[in-house]
Amino acid sequence: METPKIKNTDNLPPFAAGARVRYNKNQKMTKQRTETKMELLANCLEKRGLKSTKQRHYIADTFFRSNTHISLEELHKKVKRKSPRAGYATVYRTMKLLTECGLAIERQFGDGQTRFENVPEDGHHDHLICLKCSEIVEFQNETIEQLQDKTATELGFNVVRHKLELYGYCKNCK
Amino acid sequence: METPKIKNTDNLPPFAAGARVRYNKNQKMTKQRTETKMELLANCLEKRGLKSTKQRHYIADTFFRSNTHISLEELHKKVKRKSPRAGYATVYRTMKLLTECGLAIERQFGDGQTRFENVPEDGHHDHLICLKCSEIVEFQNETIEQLQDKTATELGFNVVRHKLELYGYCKNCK
DNA sequence: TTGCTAAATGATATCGACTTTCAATTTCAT
DNA sequence: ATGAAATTGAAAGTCGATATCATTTAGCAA
Repeated sequence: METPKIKNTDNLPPFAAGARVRYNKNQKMTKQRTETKMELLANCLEKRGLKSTKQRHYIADTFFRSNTHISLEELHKKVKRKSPRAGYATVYRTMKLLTECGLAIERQFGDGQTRFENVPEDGHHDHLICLKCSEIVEFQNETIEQLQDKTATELGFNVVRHKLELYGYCKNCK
Repeated sequence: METPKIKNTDNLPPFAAGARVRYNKNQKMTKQRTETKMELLANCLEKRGLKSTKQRHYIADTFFRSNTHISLEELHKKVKRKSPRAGYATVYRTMKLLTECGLAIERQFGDGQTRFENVPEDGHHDHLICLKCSEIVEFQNETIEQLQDKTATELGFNVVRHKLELYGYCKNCK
Protein backbone atom coordinates (compact mmCIF):
# COMPACT_ATOMS: atom_id res chain seq x y z
CA MET A 1 0.00 0.00 0.00
CA GLU A 2 1.50 3.29 -1.08
CA THR A 3 -0.65 5.70 0.91
CA PRO A 4 -2.68 4.61 3.92
CA LYS A 5 -6.35 5.33 3.51
CA ILE A 6 -8.16 7.24 6.19
CA LYS A 7 -11.23 5.42 7.37
CA ASN A 8 -12.20 6.41 10.87
CA THR A 9 -11.73 8.84 13.69
CA ASP A 10 -8.83 6.90 15.14
CA ASN A 11 -6.66 7.74 12.18
CA LEU A 12 -7.69 11.18 11.07
CA PRO A 13 -5.52 13.52 9.06
CA PRO A 14 -4.26 16.41 11.16
CA PHE A 15 -6.97 18.74 9.99
CA ALA A 16 -10.22 16.84 9.62
CA ALA A 17 -11.92 16.61 12.97
CA GLY A 18 -11.46 17.56 16.56
CA ALA A 19 -13.33 19.15 19.40
CA ARG A 20 -15.10 22.32 18.48
CA VAL A 21 -14.44 25.59 20.20
CA ARG A 22 -16.12 28.78 19.14
CA TYR A 23 -15.02 32.33 19.54
CA ASN A 24 -16.66 35.48 18.36
CA LYS A 25 -14.76 38.60 17.48
CA ASN A 26 -14.09 39.32 21.12
CA GLN A 27 -13.02 35.80 21.97
CA LYS A 28 -16.08 35.02 24.09
CA MET A 29 -17.27 31.45 23.96
CA THR A 30 -20.77 30.81 22.69
CA LYS A 31 -23.11 27.86 22.94
CA GLN A 32 -25.78 26.27 20.79
CA ARG A 33 -29.18 24.89 21.64
CA THR A 34 -30.76 21.91 19.97
CA GLU A 35 -34.52 22.32 20.52
CA THR A 36 -35.11 25.04 17.99
CA LYS A 37 -33.48 23.05 15.26
CA MET A 38 -35.86 20.15 15.68
CA GLU A 39 -38.69 22.64 15.28
CA LEU A 40 -37.11 24.08 12.18
CA LEU A 41 -36.76 20.59 10.81
CA ALA A 42 -40.42 19.83 11.53
CA ASN A 43 -41.42 22.98 9.66
CA CYS A 44 -39.17 22.09 6.77
CA LEU A 45 -40.64 18.59 6.51
CA GLU A 46 -44.19 19.89 6.60
CA LYS A 47 -43.46 22.52 3.98
CA ARG A 48 -42.25 19.81 1.63
CA GLY A 49 -44.96 17.29 2.42
CA LEU A 50 -42.42 14.87 3.86
CA LYS A 51 -43.10 12.50 6.70
CA SER A 52 -41.84 12.72 10.22
CA THR A 53 -40.20 9.42 11.06
CA LYS A 54 -38.41 7.98 14.05
CA GLN A 55 -35.25 7.61 12.02
CA ARG A 56 -35.17 11.18 10.75
CA HIS A 57 -35.86 12.44 14.21
CA TYR A 58 -33.16 10.39 15.82
CA ILE A 59 -30.53 11.01 13.16
CA ALA A 60 -31.15 14.74 13.22
CA ASP A 61 -31.06 14.85 17.00
CA THR A 62 -27.81 12.90 17.09
CA PHE A 63 -26.32 15.22 14.53
CA PHE A 64 -27.49 18.38 16.29
CA ARG A 65 -25.91 17.14 19.49
CA SER A 66 -22.63 16.28 17.81
CA ASN A 67 -19.95 18.79 18.44
CA THR A 68 -17.45 17.82 15.79
CA HIS A 69 -17.24 17.98 12.04
CA ILE A 70 -18.79 14.57 11.67
CA SER A 71 -18.66 12.21 8.70
CA LEU A 72 -21.51 10.00 7.55
CA GLU A 73 -19.65 6.94 8.76
CA GLU A 74 -19.15 8.40 12.23
CA LEU A 75 -22.72 9.60 12.45
CA HIS A 76 -24.02 6.25 11.29
CA LYS A 77 -22.00 4.57 14.01
CA LYS A 78 -23.45 6.86 16.67
CA VAL A 79 -26.98 6.42 15.42
CA LYS A 80 -26.66 2.64 15.43
CA ARG A 81 -25.85 2.63 19.14
CA LYS A 82 -29.46 3.42 19.94
CA SER A 83 -31.03 2.29 16.71
CA PRO A 84 -29.06 -0.75 15.53
CA ARG A 85 -31.12 -1.37 12.42
CA ALA A 86 -30.68 2.14 11.04
CA GLY A 87 -29.13 2.00 7.58
CA TYR A 88 -26.28 4.03 6.21
CA ALA A 89 -28.49 5.12 3.32
CA THR A 90 -31.01 6.67 5.68
CA VAL A 91 -28.31 8.61 7.46
CA TYR A 92 -27.03 9.73 4.08
CA ARG A 93 -30.47 10.81 2.92
CA THR A 94 -31.28 12.56 6.17
CA MET A 95 -28.07 14.57 6.11
CA LYS A 96 -28.77 15.52 2.52
CA LEU A 97 -32.18 16.71 3.66
CA LEU A 98 -30.75 18.68 6.58
CA THR A 99 -28.30 20.32 4.21
CA GLU A 100 -31.12 21.30 1.87
CA CYS A 101 -33.08 22.68 4.82
CA GLY A 102 -30.11 24.81 5.80
CA LEU A 103 -29.62 22.93 9.06
CA ALA A 104 -26.29 21.36 8.16
CA ILE A 105 -23.28 22.45 6.16
CA GLU A 106 -21.25 20.08 4.03
CA ARG A 107 -17.50 20.51 4.24
CA GLN A 108 -14.50 18.96 2.57
CA PHE A 109 -11.30 19.16 4.53
CA GLY A 110 -9.39 17.11 2.00
CA ASP A 111 -9.42 13.62 3.49
CA GLY A 112 -11.88 12.25 0.96
CA GLN A 113 -14.82 12.21 3.32
CA THR A 114 -17.59 14.76 3.39
CA ARG A 115 -18.08 16.16 6.85
CA PHE A 116 -21.14 17.88 8.24
CA GLU A 117 -21.16 20.86 10.48
CA ASN A 118 -23.95 22.27 12.59
CA VAL A 119 -25.30 25.59 11.45
CA PRO A 120 -24.33 28.20 14.03
CA GLU A 121 -27.20 30.22 15.46
CA ASP A 122 -25.06 33.30 15.73
CA GLY A 123 -24.03 33.70 12.15
CA HIS A 124 -21.25 32.72 9.83
CA HIS A 125 -17.87 31.70 11.16
CA ASP A 126 -14.53 30.60 9.76
CA HIS A 127 -12.04 27.93 10.81
CA LEU A 128 -8.62 27.78 12.37
CA ILE A 129 -7.23 24.27 12.08
CA CYS A 130 -4.20 22.98 14.00
CA LEU A 131 -2.06 20.84 11.72
CA LYS A 132 -0.65 18.90 14.66
CA CYS A 133 -3.34 18.23 17.26
CA SER A 134 -6.37 18.65 14.98
CA GLU A 135 -8.05 21.26 17.13
CA ILE A 136 -10.58 23.23 15.14
CA VAL A 137 -11.35 26.69 16.42
CA GLU A 138 -14.16 28.69 14.90
CA PHE A 139 -13.98 32.44 14.76
CA GLN A 140 -15.77 35.43 13.39
CA ASN A 141 -14.21 38.63 12.15
CA GLU A 142 -16.45 41.25 10.67
CA THR A 143 -13.58 43.34 9.31
CA ILE A 144 -12.29 40.50 7.18
CA GLU A 145 -15.79 39.95 5.80
CA GLN A 146 -16.08 43.61 4.89
CA LEU A 147 -12.72 43.55 3.14
CA GLN A 148 -13.77 40.50 1.18
CA ASP A 149 -16.89 42.26 -0.01
CA LYS A 150 -14.92 45.33 -0.93
CA THR A 151 -12.36 43.35 -2.91
CA ALA A 152 -15.07 41.40 -4.70
CA THR A 153 -17.00 44.54 -5.55
CA GLU A 154 -13.89 46.06 -7.08
CA LEU A 155 -13.68 43.04 -9.36
CA GLY A 156 -17.36 43.25 -10.28
CA PHE A 157 -18.57 40.41 -8.10
CA ASN A 158 -21.48 40.07 -5.68
CA VAL A 159 -20.46 37.64 -2.97
CA VAL A 160 -23.10 35.21 -1.76
CA ARG A 161 -21.05 33.04 0.54
CA HIS A 162 -17.45 32.32 1.31
CA LYS A 163 -15.06 29.88 2.86
CA LEU A 164 -12.02 30.85 4.89
CA GLU A 165 -9.78 28.26 6.49
CA LEU A 166 -6.53 29.05 8.30
CA TYR A 167 -4.15 26.12 8.78
CA GLY A 168 -1.35 26.35 11.32
CA TYR A 169 -0.27 25.41 14.83
CA CYS A 170 -2.15 26.13 18.02
CA LYS A 171 -0.55 27.46 21.19
CA ASN A 172 0.01 23.96 22.59
CA CYS A 173 1.66 22.66 19.45
CA LYS A 174 3.78 25.51 18.20
CA MET B 1 -30.84 8.39 -11.32
CA GLU B 2 -31.61 10.80 -8.52
CA THR B 3 -28.79 13.25 -8.98
CA PRO B 4 -26.85 13.56 -12.23
CA LYS B 5 -23.17 12.93 -11.73
CA ILE B 6 -20.65 15.40 -13.04
CA LYS B 7 -18.11 13.76 -15.26
CA ASN B 8 -16.57 16.19 -17.69
CA THR B 9 -16.04 19.78 -18.66
CA ASP B 10 -19.23 19.94 -20.69
CA ASN B 11 -21.34 19.59 -17.60
CA LEU B 12 -19.46 21.30 -14.85
CA PRO B 13 -21.03 22.62 -11.70
CA PRO B 14 -21.18 26.39 -11.67
CA PHE B 15 -18.08 26.70 -9.58
CA ALA B 16 -15.60 24.05 -10.61
CA ALA B 17 -13.70 25.22 -13.63
CA GLY B 18 -13.49 28.11 -16.03
CA ALA B 19 -10.94 30.35 -17.66
CA ARG B 20 -8.45 31.80 -15.27
CA VAL B 21 -7.98 35.49 -14.83
CA ARG B 22 -5.56 36.87 -12.31
CA TYR B 23 -5.55 40.20 -10.58
CA ASN B 24 -3.16 41.53 -7.99
CA LYS B 25 -4.16 44.03 -5.36
CA ASN B 26 -4.24 46.82 -7.91
CA GLN B 27 -6.20 44.83 -10.47
CA LYS B 28 -3.31 44.53 -12.93
CA MET B 29 -3.24 41.31 -14.90
CA THR B 30 -0.21 39.11 -14.50
CA LYS B 31 1.23 36.29 -16.55
CA GLN B 32 3.10 33.08 -15.87
CA ARG B 33 6.06 31.48 -17.61
CA THR B 34 6.54 27.77 -18.04
CA GLU B 35 10.29 27.32 -18.58
CA THR B 36 11.43 27.80 -15.03
CA LYS B 37 9.02 25.19 -13.77
CA MET B 38 10.48 22.49 -15.99
CA GLU B 39 13.86 23.34 -14.48
CA LEU B 40 12.45 23.16 -10.97
CA LEU B 41 10.96 19.80 -11.80
CA ALA B 42 14.28 18.55 -13.13
CA ASN B 43 15.94 19.61 -9.90
CA CYS B 44 13.26 18.00 -7.83
CA LEU B 45 13.61 14.71 -9.73
CA GLU B 46 17.37 14.72 -9.35
CA LYS B 47 17.17 15.49 -5.66
CA ARG B 48 14.98 12.43 -5.15
CA GLY B 49 16.91 10.12 -7.43
CA LEU B 50 13.95 9.84 -9.79
CA LYS B 51 14.24 9.39 -13.51
CA SER B 52 13.46 11.88 -16.19
CA THR B 53 11.02 10.30 -18.62
CA LYS B 54 9.19 11.41 -21.73
CA GLN B 55 5.86 10.93 -20.01
CA ARG B 56 6.68 13.00 -16.95
CA HIS B 57 8.07 15.71 -19.13
CA TYR B 58 5.07 15.85 -21.39
CA ILE B 59 2.48 15.61 -18.64
CA ALA B 60 4.17 18.34 -16.61
CA ASP B 61 4.51 20.57 -19.66
CA THR B 62 0.86 20.09 -20.56
CA PHE B 63 -0.16 20.89 -17.01
CA PHE B 64 2.06 23.96 -16.77
CA ARG B 65 0.52 25.28 -19.97
CA SER B 66 -3.02 24.67 -18.77
CA ASN B 67 -4.75 27.76 -17.60
CA THR B 68 -7.69 26.28 -15.78
CA HIS B 69 -8.24 24.35 -12.60
CA ILE B 70 -7.81 21.07 -14.38
CA SER B 71 -8.92 17.61 -13.27
CA LEU B 72 -6.99 14.40 -13.85
CA GLU B 73 -9.52 13.32 -16.41
CA GLU B 74 -9.20 16.53 -18.38
CA LEU B 75 -5.43 16.51 -18.18
CA HIS B 76 -5.30 12.87 -19.25
CA LYS B 77 -7.46 13.71 -22.26
CA LYS B 78 -5.12 16.55 -23.25
CA VAL B 79 -2.03 14.43 -22.79
CA LYS B 80 -3.44 11.63 -24.93
CA ARG B 81 -3.83 13.96 -27.89
CA LYS B 82 -0.07 13.92 -28.40
CA SER B 83 0.73 10.75 -26.54
CA PRO B 84 -2.17 8.36 -27.11
CA ARG B 85 -0.72 5.50 -25.11
CA ALA B 86 -0.22 7.56 -21.96
CA GLY B 87 -2.09 5.99 -19.07
CA TYR B 88 -4.33 7.62 -16.53
CA ALA B 89 -2.21 6.18 -13.73
CA THR B 90 0.88 7.92 -15.02
CA VAL B 91 -0.92 11.23 -15.16
CA TYR B 92 -2.16 10.58 -11.64
CA ARG B 93 1.30 9.73 -10.37
CA THR B 94 2.92 12.67 -12.09
CA MET B 95 0.46 15.13 -10.63
CA LYS B 96 1.03 13.62 -7.22
CA LEU B 97 4.73 14.17 -7.76
CA LEU B 98 4.26 17.75 -8.92
CA THR B 99 2.17 18.42 -5.85
CA GLU B 100 4.88 17.02 -3.61
CA CYS B 101 7.46 19.13 -5.41
CA GLY B 102 5.37 22.22 -4.75
CA LEU B 103 4.69 22.75 -8.45
CA ALA B 104 0.97 22.04 -8.33
CA ILE B 105 -1.77 22.66 -5.80
CA GLU B 106 -4.61 20.25 -5.21
CA ARG B 107 -8.01 21.82 -4.79
CA GLN B 108 -11.50 20.62 -4.03
CA PHE B 109 -14.30 22.83 -5.24
CA GLY B 110 -16.94 20.38 -4.13
CA ASP B 111 -17.82 18.54 -7.33
CA GLY B 112 -16.12 15.32 -6.28
CA GLN B 113 -13.12 15.76 -8.53
CA THR B 114 -9.72 16.89 -7.38
CA ARG B 115 -8.50 19.79 -9.47
CA PHE B 116 -4.93 20.96 -9.90
CA GLU B 117 -3.81 24.51 -10.05
CA ASN B 118 -0.52 25.94 -11.22
CA VAL B 119 1.61 27.48 -8.54
CA PRO B 120 1.69 31.20 -9.10
CA GLU B 121 5.12 32.74 -9.41
CA ASP B 122 3.99 35.92 -7.75
CA GLY B 123 2.81 34.52 -4.46
CA HIS B 124 -0.35 33.29 -2.87
CA HIS B 125 -3.75 34.21 -4.23
CA ASP B 126 -7.39 33.54 -3.41
CA HIS B 127 -10.43 32.76 -5.55
CA LEU B 128 -13.60 34.49 -6.60
CA ILE B 129 -15.96 31.98 -8.19
CA CYS B 130 -19.04 32.92 -10.23
CA LEU B 131 -21.92 30.61 -9.34
CA LYS B 132 -23.55 31.12 -12.74
CA CYS B 133 -20.93 31.26 -15.49
CA SER B 134 -18.12 29.46 -13.62
CA GLU B 135 -15.59 32.20 -14.12
CA ILE B 136 -12.80 31.91 -11.61
CA VAL B 137 -10.95 35.10 -10.81
CA GLU B 138 -7.84 35.00 -8.70
CA PHE B 139 -6.93 37.90 -6.50
CA GLN B 140 -4.46 38.97 -3.86
CA ASN B 141 -5.14 41.22 -0.92
CA GLU B 142 -2.39 41.80 1.55
CA THR B 143 -4.63 43.51 4.08
CA ILE B 144 -6.88 40.48 4.39
CA GLU B 145 -3.83 38.29 4.92
CA GLN B 146 -2.57 40.54 7.66
CA LEU B 147 -5.94 40.52 9.39
CA GLN B 148 -6.02 36.74 9.21
CA ASP B 149 -2.64 36.53 10.90
CA LYS B 150 -3.71 39.00 13.53
CA THR B 151 -6.90 37.10 14.31
CA ALA B 152 -5.05 33.79 14.47
CA THR B 153 -2.37 35.22 16.72
CA GLU B 154 -5.01 36.48 19.13
CA LEU B 155 -6.31 32.93 19.36
CA GLY B 156 -2.82 31.52 19.92
CA PHE B 157 -2.29 30.13 16.41
CA ASN B 158 0.60 30.37 13.98
CA VAL B 159 -0.83 30.28 10.47
CA VAL B 160 1.09 28.27 7.89
CA ARG B 161 -1.30 28.44 4.96
CA HIS B 162 -4.88 29.34 4.28
CA LYS B 163 -7.72 29.01 1.87
CA LEU B 164 -10.16 31.77 0.98
CA GLU B 165 -12.90 31.27 -1.57
CA LEU B 166 -15.60 33.81 -2.34
CA TYR B 167 -18.67 32.49 -4.16
CA GLY B 168 -21.03 34.88 -5.89
CA TYR B 169 -22.00 36.40 -9.22
CA CYS B 170 -19.71 38.19 -11.64
CA LYS B 171 -20.55 41.44 -13.38
CA ASN B 172 -21.99 39.64 -16.41
CA CYS B 173 -24.22 37.35 -14.38
CA LYS B 174 -25.54 39.50 -11.56
C1' DT C 1 -59.93 2.24 14.28
C1' DT C 2 -59.12 0.48 9.72
C1' DG C 3 -57.60 0.75 5.13
C1' DC C 4 -55.14 2.89 1.75
C1' DT C 5 -51.47 5.20 -0.75
C1' DA C 6 -47.47 7.60 -1.10
C1' DA C 7 -43.27 8.15 1.19
C1' DA C 8 -39.47 6.14 3.81
C1' DT C 9 -36.42 2.58 5.05
C1' DG C 10 -32.60 -0.78 4.82
C1' DA C 11 -30.10 -4.19 2.35
C1' DT C 12 -27.79 -4.45 -1.59
C1' DA C 13 -25.98 -3.18 -5.99
C1' DT C 14 -23.77 0.32 -8.62
C1' DC C 15 -20.95 4.21 -9.68
C1' DG C 16 -16.95 6.87 -10.16
C1' DA C 17 -12.71 8.72 -8.77
C1' DC C 18 -8.96 7.51 -7.37
C1' DT C 19 -5.10 4.09 -5.91
C1' DT C 20 -2.53 -0.09 -6.18
C1' DT C 21 -0.63 -4.16 -8.51
C1' DC C 22 2.28 -6.35 -11.70
C1' DA C 23 4.48 -7.74 -15.92
C1' DA C 24 6.79 -5.39 -19.54
C1' DT C 25 9.58 -1.36 -20.70
C1' DT C 26 12.84 2.36 -20.07
C1' DT C 27 16.45 5.05 -17.75
C1' DC C 28 21.01 5.79 -16.56
C1' DA C 29 25.20 4.89 -13.91
C1' DT C 30 28.89 1.89 -14.85
C1' DA D 1 26.49 -1.64 -24.23
C1' DT D 2 24.63 -3.80 -19.83
C1' DG D 3 22.11 -4.61 -15.74
C1' DA D 4 19.85 -2.93 -11.57
C1' DA D 5 16.32 -0.01 -10.36
C1' DA D 6 12.67 2.97 -11.56
C1' DT D 7 8.69 3.74 -14.61
C1' DT D 8 4.87 2.71 -17.33
C1' DG D 9 0.15 1.15 -18.83
C1' DA D 10 -3.53 -1.98 -18.29
C1' DA D 11 -6.26 -3.89 -15.27
C1' DA D 12 -7.91 -4.84 -10.76
C1' DG D 13 -9.04 -3.14 -6.24
C1' DT D 14 -10.76 0.32 -2.89
C1' DC D 15 -13.90 3.24 -0.78
C1' DG D 16 -17.22 6.74 -0.15
C1' DA D 17 -21.28 8.26 -2.33
C1' DT D 18 -25.60 7.29 -4.66
C1' DA D 19 -29.35 4.50 -6.76
C1' DT D 20 -32.48 0.43 -6.78
C1' DC D 21 -36.16 -2.12 -5.04
C1' DA D 22 -38.92 -4.97 -2.09
C1' DT D 23 -40.80 -4.21 2.37
C1' DT D 24 -42.41 -1.27 6.02
C1' DT D 25 -44.47 2.95 7.87
C1' DA D 26 -46.83 7.55 8.34
C1' DG D 27 -50.76 9.97 8.02
C1' DC D 28 -55.06 11.00 5.82
C1' DA D 29 -59.89 9.50 4.95
C1' DA D 30 -63.80 6.84 5.78
